[in-house]
Amino acid sequence: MEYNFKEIEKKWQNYWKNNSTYKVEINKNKPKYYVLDMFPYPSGAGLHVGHPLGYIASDIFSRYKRLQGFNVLHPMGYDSYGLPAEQYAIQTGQHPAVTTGKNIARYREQLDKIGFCYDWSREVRTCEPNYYKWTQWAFIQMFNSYYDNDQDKAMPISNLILKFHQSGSESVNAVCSSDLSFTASEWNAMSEKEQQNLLMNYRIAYLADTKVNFCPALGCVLANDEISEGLSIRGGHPVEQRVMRQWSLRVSAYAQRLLDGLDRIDWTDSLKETQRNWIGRSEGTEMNFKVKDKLYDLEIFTTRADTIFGVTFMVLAPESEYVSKVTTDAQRAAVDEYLNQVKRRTERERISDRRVSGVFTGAYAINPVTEKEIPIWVSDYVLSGYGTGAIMAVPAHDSRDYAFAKHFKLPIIPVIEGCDVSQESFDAKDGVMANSGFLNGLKVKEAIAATKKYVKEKGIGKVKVNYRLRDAIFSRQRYWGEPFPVYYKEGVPYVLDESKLPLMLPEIENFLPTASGEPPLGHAKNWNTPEGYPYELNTMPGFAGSSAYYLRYMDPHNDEALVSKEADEYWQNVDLYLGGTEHATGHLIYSRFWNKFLFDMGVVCKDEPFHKLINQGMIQGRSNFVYRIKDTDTFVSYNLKEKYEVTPIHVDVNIVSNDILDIEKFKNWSPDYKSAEFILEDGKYVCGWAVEKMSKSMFNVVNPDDIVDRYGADTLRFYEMFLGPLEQSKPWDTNGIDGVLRFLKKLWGLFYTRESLCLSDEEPTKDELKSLHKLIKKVTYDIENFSFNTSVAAFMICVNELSSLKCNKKKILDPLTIILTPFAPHIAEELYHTLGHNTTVCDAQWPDYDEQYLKEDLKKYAISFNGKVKFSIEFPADMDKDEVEKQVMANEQTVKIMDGNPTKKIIVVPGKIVNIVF
RNA sequence: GCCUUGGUGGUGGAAUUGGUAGACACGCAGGACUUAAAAUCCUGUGAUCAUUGCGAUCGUGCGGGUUCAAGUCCCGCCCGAGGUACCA
Repeated sequence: MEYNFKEIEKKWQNYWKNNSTYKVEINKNKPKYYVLDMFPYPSGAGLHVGHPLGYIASDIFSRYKRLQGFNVLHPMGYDSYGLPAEQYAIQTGQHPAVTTGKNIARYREQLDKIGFCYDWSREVRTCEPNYYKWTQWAFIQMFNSYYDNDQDKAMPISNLILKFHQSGSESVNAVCSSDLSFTASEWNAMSEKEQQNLLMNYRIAYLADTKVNFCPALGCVLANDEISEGLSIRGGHPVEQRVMRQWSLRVSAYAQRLLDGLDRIDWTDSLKETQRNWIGRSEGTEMNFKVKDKLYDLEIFTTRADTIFGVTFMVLAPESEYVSKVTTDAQRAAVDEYLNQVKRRTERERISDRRVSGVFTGAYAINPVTEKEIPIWVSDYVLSGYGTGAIMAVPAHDSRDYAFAKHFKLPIIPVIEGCDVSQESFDAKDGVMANSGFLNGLKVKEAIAATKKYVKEKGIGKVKVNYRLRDAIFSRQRYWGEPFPVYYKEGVPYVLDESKLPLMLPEIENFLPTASGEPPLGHAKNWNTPEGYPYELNTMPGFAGSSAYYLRYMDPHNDEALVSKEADEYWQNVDLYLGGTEHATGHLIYSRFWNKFLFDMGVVCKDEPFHKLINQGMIQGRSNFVYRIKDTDTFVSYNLKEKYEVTPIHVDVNIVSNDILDIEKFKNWSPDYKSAEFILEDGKYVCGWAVEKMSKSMFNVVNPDDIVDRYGADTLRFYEMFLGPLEQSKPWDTNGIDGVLRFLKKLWGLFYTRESLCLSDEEPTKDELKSLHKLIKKVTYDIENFSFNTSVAAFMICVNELSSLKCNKKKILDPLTIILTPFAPHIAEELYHTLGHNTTVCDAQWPDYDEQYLKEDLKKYAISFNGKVKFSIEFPADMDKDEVEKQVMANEQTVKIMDGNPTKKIIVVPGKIVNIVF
């Protein structure tokens, strides 16, 4: 009987569906395990063969854990708000909800074919009101919270109001947008509006004028992680800087906790390092420099307080509020001209153009330590958002300051002994101080500490920790996103009462901004509260819906809470999270922040959402090329192309097999090639190839549906794992897949002869048991270590061995079938039933291996001379070192190789190798 | 520039603590079965030399080092991929 994957896969997919095999409920008698895939954005292109890689891996792990006796939560859903559907709506008038629905249906159809064990009853879609209700709910909680530094957690804003009422700002140690100081009576005298505006400085979700990345082509603000090299990731449009009134989330308040949390989670070092860099903690000093002839100070931030004697000028960011204050009348025109010039430049221009630019303000500052006068400049190499937006420039020891000083011919004073700054600055943080007054002779580290102490004592500054991590801008001038549960009363924002949620996204017909430049929601009719107060016109960004979806899966239909106490306490957090590295600085930061906030609220019991995280590598495409001889209609085969002048042309990989072109299909592929002619080698047209990104334009996209159709889902699953280590990027090459199908056929052949089933109840032999237990040991180890590719090889070896042993014993095939289940569930289920079981193999028990079957009686020793292996001998496994040595030395071949030379040394590694040095 | 990765046959890759490099597949070559093809099965397959057999030498990006022994450890380079970018 033949292995008929089509029939088998259909049969068991129906069985699993009809029996709700993958439905999971809280079961306190079993330990829980939560396996999560990063949910996809359902794009119009559907899945290609690269997408399921991580899903297959997590599916294997889920099934394995279930076989081990865990109650496994393994859900799936869709990140279904987003730009592409809306862009498509603008172009075609098709409502984003319609396109999104269609794309989801297509994704589901593709996913179902692969045989995943998702509990689809828990599916979430971020664009559905019963889901985004809880996104809006979380926003309201953030609006109603502030970050208390003393308690190091988010607290209700009502606490803060009470404190202000009683004792003003003095009793409060909270994270705040600006330095505020007021008394209780001042607070109590404020109008409602004034109080609300003041509270905005404290709220975790707050409204403020922010410098944003605005993309005119998309008509929308973008987050830093939605931009690459000054272009939007979606669409590649230029991005510019603008100041806009935006909602933001005070992620920066959590910077230290986000950093500390990394030490407690099981992520790769590389990913942790990326997040550490993104958070960018730096310990430094804030120092005040007096401005000459003025009553105020300039506040700067530096991590190199030790170089204070090397400061030769100051630089302000163009956006700094100090600029207009310090600029002298004589320099005002020049400064204004420079500011205009900077404003006009887009983000992209600033990145690509690294020329030094700047202007002198005419003002001087006074070095608080040396009392020397130094000029104050403005330049865009100083960032307004970092530190105080002002720096002390030490050209001798900072390459940016150095370039600036050279360009404007400003003095450079080295303050580290023996360094040469004639060609470049000396940035390294080591050496001994010189030219530095009381710091002379100290090492850099000591000097930093000494300066900090000095500055503190003299009251000219304070020790300060700075983070690069910024607050997340949370408004998007878009339609297809969560509406804010916010309305405005006399321009002051208020959040809706929780009972009014969800605030439903209204229907509109035109998805473009309004004539007055307002976001698309400006077109919505009656977009206001029943009392007539207008609702917020912006919507939330993509990361809003994806920041807590893992919690919703625990309790997806709960109408009373994001997640019930019971569900949260049972499922706790994600044990294993699988997804791409591209979310390192976006989703994976936002989620951690969001979760920590909910933890502070007491909504969730774990402060880190994802315990272990694995990044699957990207599947690259493998493109094929044909070579057209220039100015002709003739194509020349790969190995003959050097003789001609040729143009390589991408050809659809689906009409190429093992790099041999199907000429007929090629002629029909495009009308241009109808009359093409070919120069062949050995009667074949051989194509060239290259590894590139998998994309339509390269004609190298392989659809999993086609693979499932031709080879079956089990073969696809096995082959994706066989391609290489999960975490590594690797090209997809359909060519190797035959080997996997052959393996499954061979496995089938252990059960069936050509005509019929042939199983035996006989007791297995020693060799058969050894083969099986070797496999159980290897596969168990490999799955625990996410080394699925080597498991596949182990399966092949075992089946090859059992085939040559002609093994058809149930006692071997039964456990084999069970450990096969995670990888190839359909064939495993079929064979499991064939073996006489009538319940699903998913609920079988993972077999343990038994060391006694793995013991070897004989060990093969490699016999080497001066490190070079010459031959091998088998000895009993329990033979001791001395005996091995004796036997080896007595060996005829040894004597021959030694040729009478005296031995210097003999090393015997038990069970492995003998090395004779002479 | 910085951070993170990776570099092993024609290809994808294996080698868990330093212990016979190239497992397992693909591809290729030869053979069996077949009227023929497909499918299947068997044999060979790192390179060079030798080939009558034994073999010999070189081989894990490059150059050094540690060690009885290095793909694996240490030092210094080169190249590819991904991320990040004036973060003071």
